[in-house]
Order: sequence, then structure tokens, then C-alpha cells
Amino acid sequence: MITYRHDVNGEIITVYVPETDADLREFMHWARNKPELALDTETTGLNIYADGYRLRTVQFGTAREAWVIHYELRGRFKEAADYVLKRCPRFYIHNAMFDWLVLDAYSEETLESLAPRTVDTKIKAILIDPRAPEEGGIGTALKPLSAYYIDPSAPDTQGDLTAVFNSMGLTKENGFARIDLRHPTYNLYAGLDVIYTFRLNTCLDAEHVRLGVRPALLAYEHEIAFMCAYMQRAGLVVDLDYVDELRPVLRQEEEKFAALAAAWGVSSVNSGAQVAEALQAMGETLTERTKKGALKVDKDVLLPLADLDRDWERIGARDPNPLAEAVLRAKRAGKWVTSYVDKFADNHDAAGRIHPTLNPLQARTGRMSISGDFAAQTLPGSDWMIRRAIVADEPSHIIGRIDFQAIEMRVLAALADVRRMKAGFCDPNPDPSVYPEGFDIHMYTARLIKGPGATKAHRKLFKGAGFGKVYGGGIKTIAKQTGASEAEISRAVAEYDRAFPEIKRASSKWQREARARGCVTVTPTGRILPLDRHRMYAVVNYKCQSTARDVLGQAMINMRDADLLQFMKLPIHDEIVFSAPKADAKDIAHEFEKCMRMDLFGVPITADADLGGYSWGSLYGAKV
DNA sequence: AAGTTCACG
DNA sequence: ACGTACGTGAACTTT
Repeated sequence: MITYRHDVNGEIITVYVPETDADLREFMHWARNKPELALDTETTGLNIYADGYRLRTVQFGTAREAWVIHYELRGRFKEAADYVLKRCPRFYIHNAMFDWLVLDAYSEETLESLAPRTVDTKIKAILIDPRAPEEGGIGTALKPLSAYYIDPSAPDTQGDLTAVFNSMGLTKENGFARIDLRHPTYNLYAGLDVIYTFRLNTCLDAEHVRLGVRPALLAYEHEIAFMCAYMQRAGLVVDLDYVDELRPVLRQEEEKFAALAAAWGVSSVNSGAQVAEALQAMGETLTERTKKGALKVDKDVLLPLADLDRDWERIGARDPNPLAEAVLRAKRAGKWVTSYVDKFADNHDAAGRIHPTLNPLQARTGRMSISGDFAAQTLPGSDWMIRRAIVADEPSHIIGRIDFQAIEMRVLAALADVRRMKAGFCDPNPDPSVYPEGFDIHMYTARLIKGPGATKAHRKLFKGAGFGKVYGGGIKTIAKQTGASEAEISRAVAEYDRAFPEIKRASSKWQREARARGCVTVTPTGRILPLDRHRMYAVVNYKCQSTARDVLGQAMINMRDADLLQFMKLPIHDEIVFSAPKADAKDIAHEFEKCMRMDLFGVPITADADLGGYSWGSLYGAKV
């Protein structure tokens, strides 16, 4: 047996690395009646479903002892780890989703068996402070948390390992796969990680009690994490034939317009400086500047020069600048091919599925994000072309989605108790001659302020003003976003404030309460959200965005209870994308709707299903 | 690594 | 006293 000793906050801890059958028996004996263990894995990398991926070690630990089991050696090593994985009643894991999915794919354990026995220390930490160190928080990685709660001299096990890799001619990317399984630093740090995780759990519990973090919130987040892991494991099917057809089309488009741009001396359409210089040489005047003072040449600047509106339709206001249009088209085709099409082609697993990395508590407000192989939240929605590449689970399935209607406005009405907004949302029978497609809060607002003669233009104006309120925007920004004049917006905002005076009052009250608590606001689910001192006005947005996230979270819990998890593919802020057998899709969609409909402090939360065809693109206009 | 741009809710 | 658009992920160029 190899053993390492290390100082953790003045105490000597031991890391055991079994080598023989006798060592492994000792390990199993040690683990035998332990009611709880910290758990971690070391693997070849982060792309769990990539070809040749390996689970290298599984570590178990308490406050003073850790065991590093060389799972990669298989045989008795694997058996010993599997034995303890199966028997231990409770595991503490930092960022459990990753280890769940690794163990699900490469050990005898399953996600379904591990999740109910897991306490995730990262979730606990996020419920105390979700911020990264750069944002003024403690951070949510094991290293900053260990340094803060346990031992200021805790080693940066990830960072130090990178240095070890570099000294051996390896890199951060290939080091975890190639380092010798017996390397001392690798094993010591593998052991330290579980010891820190075990100790961290105790510290975080005390902090939860001190701050009053509700155990129900913690349990709920573990449920959500399980559901996200389930969706990540399932992945989505890529239509690889379509991808192969689409790539050359987009590449040709990119090259065609890049060549046009080159005629004006722009060798790279992604170089803002080159584009700005060439446009000025053509006689265009550029006025907008970036934060650092460079001339701005983004889409908002280029579209008007190309005489195109935001939907890329001809305006007819001027002679289109051909360079502006070429740059726009080349950049769009280039982005679509590299950010989407190539990623679909490169990142699918052996079964042709692509696995999004779901981050259930990513944003400061608790919102989820999707990153990695398939950043599914940010696929272009203006065109079906990209989404057409993602298809239903089976040929007999269809893709559908259920989305909340105006969720953030409803949450605002509920939390700020906006009387007339609530009255609108609560109206059981909105006049179909006014609202042919169901109640619409922005039209309702326009009619409230302008009377029954309110037009679509009024609706657009007050929609802008409404979002301005939720986001905390000023007159200037709202004007720029909506395209209306500042005078027009300033009048609209004043009218809006008169119609819904509770919003301003709530903002002041929430800011006052947040200051009294040390610049944090607490949401109805008990989430503690830190605010930036110089942006306290953002409290309205934080509370609404965060509560909307938890409305989706509650809906997700309802879905699991209704046995709908098997159909769920993606959570996208205010919608759930699903794949279901075509024959039952209508009924299933109806069940989803029921799960999403609820009451929030007297405001009805409503949801509508949209049934598509075989591809996700069908919901955006694709024929298939 | 920072800055800019573009994709989404 | 006044006013501040919110939250993400990813690619590419420049430094």
C-alpha cells in the first residue's frame, strides 16, 4: 500500500492507495459501516461520451482519511470500488452531476441509484453565494471553497496538477488522460479532494443554519440536478446526413461573401478594425463607439448601412452598402458553420447523439445554462436551418415544446403585487375580438394607457417600456432597443409608471431591504441573491428572473412526478423541449401543460404546447 | 487574456 | 440627487 500524509488545517491526514488484494480488503473493511463518505472520480477528461474515454480512479474519504482506488486497473480494483459504491448509504460529492454521469457510463452504478444517496456540496455552496471570485464571491469550485472554509493554504489541486503536466511535457488537455496512474502528486491530490469535500460539507451545513437556507430548497435543487443529469445522459439525436448537406452550403455562402469583402481590402470579416477602415474609405460615417473607444461595426451598425431591417428585409431608405451586406452575410454563415454545424458533426457519440452540458444553477440568479458540446440554448431561432439538424429520439417521435406565456411579466405582477396587471392576468374571459390569440399583457397595457383605440405600434412601445422596467433600463437604452425616439419612450415610461405604480414602489422597497441585509435579496423560494452595490436597481430583474427559474423548476418537479421525464429533452428558461411518440404526442403535451400551469401569489401561470414534426426545426418553419 | 461580436431567453 | 437594460456561451482578432 502506498500512503501519503498531508497537513490539512493543522491536522495530518492520510491518503491510501491500495496495490494488492489485501490492501483492497482493508479498504472495503474501512468503508464497511461508514454511514457517509465523500466521493470523487478522476477521468481522462470532461467529454464523458467521447471515444476512448476512461474512468481512471474513484476516491472515497472522510475528514482525515482518503482512499484512491485505481479503477482503471479493472479486476479487483474495480470490484472493490463497485462494492463500496453500491453499499454506502450517503455520498458527498462536489459537482455531483459530472461524477454521476461518469459512474453511470463507466461503472456498475447508475444515475438512478446514486442520485438519491447524494449530497452535492457545490449546490450547498451556490445556495450561500452563487458568485465567482471575479464577481466578488467566494467561488463555487472546490479550491476557493476549501481555502475559504477549511484551510487558507489549501492547495490548488487542479492548477498544481496542470503545472505537473507541463513539467512532464503534457498539457492541461491531455494530462488527465496520460499521467501515470501511480504519479504521487496525482494520487495525493485525488485523495485530498475527497477529504476537503467531506470537511466542506460540515462547514456549509453550519452556514446554511446561520443564514436560514431552507432544507426544502436544497432537496429541490438535488431533484432538479438529477433531472438535468438524466437529460444530459439521454442527449439529442443529430441528423448527420442533413449536417453533411448543410456544411458545404454554409461554407460556400461564407466564402462567396468573404471574397466580396476582400475586394474592399477586408481580408478578415471578423476584424472590426479592417471593416471600419474599409467602410470609412467608401465614404460611410461611423459614429458609434465600443466601450474601449474603437469604432463599432456590429450588426446594429451594419444592418442599416446595408439597408436591411432586423429581419434582414430590405428597408428602401438608402443605397445598400455592398461591403456592409457582404460582411454581415459572411459572418453569419461563418458563425453558423463553426458554432453549430461543425460542433454537431464533431461532438456526437457513437449512437449519433449529442450531449448538452446542463448547468442547473449557473447564473447568479439561479438560472440554468447549457454549454459544452451542444450549447442548445443559443441556436438561431430566426431561421430553421440549424435546428433542423436536431431530430426526435425515434423516427416515430415528434419534437414539441411547451412554453410559459410572458412568464417574467407574470412574476413581476405577482411579486410586486401590481394591481391592474394582476387584474388583466386574472381575467378568465379576455375579449376574443381584442385578443384573438389569447390574453396579451402588452396589448392590455397599451389599452389601459391609450384606451380602446390602442394600436399594434402602441403595443410595441409599451412592450419595450415593460421590458425596460424588468431589466432596469434607462430611457436611452430602451429607445435604442425599440427604435423609438427618446421623447416617445420617456413619455411611455411615465405613462407606464402611472398605470403600474407598484413596480417603482417595490423596487425601492426591495433595494432598501437588500441594503439592510448586506446587499442581498431573498426570493420567495429562499434563494439568496447578492446584488452589486452600484447596481442595486437590478433587484427587480434578479427577483423576477430567479423566481421565473423556480417556476420552471417547480414545473419540472411536477413533470417527473407525472412520469414525463422520459420525454424531456431540454429546459430553455421558459420552455421545455420534448420528444414523444407521434401517436400520443397530443396527450403528452397536454400533461406537460398541466405540469406548467400554476398559481403564483394570485397570478395564473399559463403554458402552451406547440407540436412539431421530426426535427426541432419544424417548430421554426422547416418542412420536416 | 482582453475585447468585440453574435447567438439565445 | 441622479441614473444605470438583466442573465448566459462561444468564436475570433488583437495584444
